[in-house]
Amino acid sequence: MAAAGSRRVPRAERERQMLDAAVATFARRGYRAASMDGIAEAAGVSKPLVYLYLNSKDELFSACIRREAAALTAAVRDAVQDGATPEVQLRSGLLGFFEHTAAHPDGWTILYSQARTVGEPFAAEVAALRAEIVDFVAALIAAACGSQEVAGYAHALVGAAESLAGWAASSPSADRSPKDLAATLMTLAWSGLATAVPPAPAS
Amino acid sequence: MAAAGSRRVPRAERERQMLDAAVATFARRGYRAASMDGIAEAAGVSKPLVYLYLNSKDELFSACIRREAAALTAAVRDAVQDGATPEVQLRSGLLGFFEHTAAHPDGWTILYSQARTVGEPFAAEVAALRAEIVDFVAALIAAACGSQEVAGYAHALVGAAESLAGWAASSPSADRSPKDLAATLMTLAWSGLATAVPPAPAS
Amino acid sequence: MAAAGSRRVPRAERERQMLDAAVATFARRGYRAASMDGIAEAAGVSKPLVYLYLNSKDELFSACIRREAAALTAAVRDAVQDGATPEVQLRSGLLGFFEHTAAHPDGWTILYSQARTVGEPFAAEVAALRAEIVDFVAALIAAACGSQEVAGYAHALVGAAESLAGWAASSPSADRSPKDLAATLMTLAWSGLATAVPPAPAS
Amino acid sequence: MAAAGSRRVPRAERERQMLDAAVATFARRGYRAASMDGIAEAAGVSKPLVYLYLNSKDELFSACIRREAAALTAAVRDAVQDGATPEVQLRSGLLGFFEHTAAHPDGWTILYSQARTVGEPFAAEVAALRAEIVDFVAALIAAACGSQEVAGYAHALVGAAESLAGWAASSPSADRSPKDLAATLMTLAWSGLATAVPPAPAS
DNA sequence: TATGAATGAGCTTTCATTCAT
DNA sequence: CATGAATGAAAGCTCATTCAT
Repeated sequence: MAAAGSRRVPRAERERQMLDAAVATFARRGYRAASMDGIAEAAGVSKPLVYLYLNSKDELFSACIRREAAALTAAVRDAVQDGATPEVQLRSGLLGFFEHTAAHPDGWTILYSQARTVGEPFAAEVAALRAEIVDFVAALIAAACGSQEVAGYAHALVGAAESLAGWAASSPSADRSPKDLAATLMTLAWSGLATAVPPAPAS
Repeated sequence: MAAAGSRRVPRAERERQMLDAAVATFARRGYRAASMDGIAEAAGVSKPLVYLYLNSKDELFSACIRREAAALTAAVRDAVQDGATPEVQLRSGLLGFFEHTAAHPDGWTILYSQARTVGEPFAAEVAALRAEIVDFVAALIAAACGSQEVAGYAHALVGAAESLAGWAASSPSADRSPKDLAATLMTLAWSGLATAVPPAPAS
Repeated sequence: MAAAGSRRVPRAERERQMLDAAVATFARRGYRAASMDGIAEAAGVSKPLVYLYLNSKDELFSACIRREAAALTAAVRDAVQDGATPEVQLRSGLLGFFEHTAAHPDGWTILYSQARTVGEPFAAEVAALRAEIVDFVAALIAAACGSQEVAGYAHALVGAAESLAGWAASSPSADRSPKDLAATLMTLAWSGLATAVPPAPAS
Repeated sequence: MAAAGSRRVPRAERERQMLDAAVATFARRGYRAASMDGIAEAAGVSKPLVYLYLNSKDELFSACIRREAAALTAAVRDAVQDGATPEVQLRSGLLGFFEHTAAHPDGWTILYSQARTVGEPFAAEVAALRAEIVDFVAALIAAACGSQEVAGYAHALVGAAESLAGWAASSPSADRSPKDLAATLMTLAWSGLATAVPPAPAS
């Protein structure tokens, strides 16, 4: 598991190696059960070096969360087609989400499962990220349907997406490609919402 | 905090006290961060007694999971009206789910957040419970719509329900009563599914 | 070194054993260089037991200081003859001091050498003890001589006593008994060298 | 805090910077608590350079002790007026001692407090220095009084001087100038309290 | 002359777990 | 039925020290 650690690596790269190892370890064992010894070994360095660069277990975990959160939001943001209709934006955003979580399962595990259970500093960080996503989805729904009572639908949609991402990760198969997942969720949601929240007055 | 532990309590009662304390502690601190000292103190008994009755931290946590899982499934099962249409069954099942999770937030936290992150023996236990629920939902969808491609929809629905339960727990307000949550989800899902998966021709 | 630790000792006695071992270890190695492992071994118990009873290295050291300070002040207080003249009180107090420091060199080392160098919580504790003694001596001098400018003399006397105690401890010999030390210091202080050691005849 | 470390400083100058930083750090934190990192940073150089010049923490501390001890003995020696009477020599030596310790409190702390508590190599070094001073004082007393039983008085005098130096350092005020301290101690020692502070009524 | 990169060893502290009563 | 006394093992963190440049 330990990377064939070539000696004398510049700091930036070493830090990346350490974060990679930490994300993998935290994802597999959880925050508390993961040991700094284990992370250092997985990174192919000695423990003091991890402390020299990342300061503490808390800060290391926080750095992992921030990196993975930034990567996930960037992936979704990049996937969304800016000028498109809300429906297309939501579909492409979901596609980006499913593609990123499939490509980075450890990062997704940290954000979705681990960070929420550790306690305040981290749970709040991740809750804020999730709230941002929920708000984004809510805005898309509101734009499409002209209703204000969309918070519940947004929360439901986000939860459904999380569940599907976990499903695909737990037992990957051909018909659970990101594209399929996005299609399933769009079908379920968009047609449901169309009936549920009838378009504004004009109709 | 410690329950007014009167001496000489019969075993069944003591075990219930311990499980109550353990569920609360595990929910608030997580499996690893919860200490047997803390649980014993919260239960109002000495630590060796916890070991005498529950044998180990692992078994104690497992007992918590089994008790809370049984309570949750019983609540849902009792809520479902047996002879009704799939739609009514699903709606009443969701109502039971939301009512139980709102009434037992610690139990829900253990099942949904903590048990999944601890590692193998427990994650599998909870995954089995969840799979059962997903299958139940899938069966209802299939019964209603006559399609076989329902696994994705079932996973999405369950995830949406989990998300709504967490939403209600995190910031309770008037318009997030179990009944409202169930209505929101039924609206989103059932109308969506109606369009997505057209009813079998015969019906 | 480890006491032949009979198993299952009541808490009060174990705590005394631990404090004995800690005082000896702190005196010989200093606060920082002393390890909790070493102290536990010297006490004939395992390290967790030391933490269970004394909580932390800081609190352990603090408990040592308090015990030794109390013992020293009690020894001096008991030695002083209450109704006597200031001179007799000072002489008997010094005798008590020299006897106690000679009988408990480790305690004296902790108070005089170690506690002052560790840093604020402890240095202040010991400084307060010393100030008390200085004030007591100052009061005796003032009572005997009717002067107010006695603080300097009191500090000098206390420092002289500390030095003599260290001298006796570092190289004990027959003519450095507590009684001799007290006599030397009383002579110096009460009569001055000029009187005590009459100048050589020729001069 | 870090000296404005201009590059390419000659070795002697750099070593002085390092010793200055080390003396200050050792005085404030103690030998064990002071870290080589902290000393290097305080000196404005990198840690390897400290090792290149001073070899190890032990040697660095030893160099500090030797420098400060040499400075103190030089200050006292220079203050003593060579041809004068023992009494004048002692008074001027004390004046030099109090002036030097007041001017170099960190150096004094290292010699008086820290070096004695660290353990053998250093304690012995400082003990030798102190023995030298005690012998010098003893010789003066013997020369003045013609007695051989002066070791106790010399130890008492040195301890009194140390105490007064610490008193002046801990709470400096107008009437604790080096000159005042020397006067107080000379009065006490040379005439004794009885003579120095004549009883109130009779006078 | 001077430093960024790196580590072996040791420290304090905590925890699950077990006897003896 | 119930507990005070006790510990092996491991975790987070720090430090003196070195090497390659």
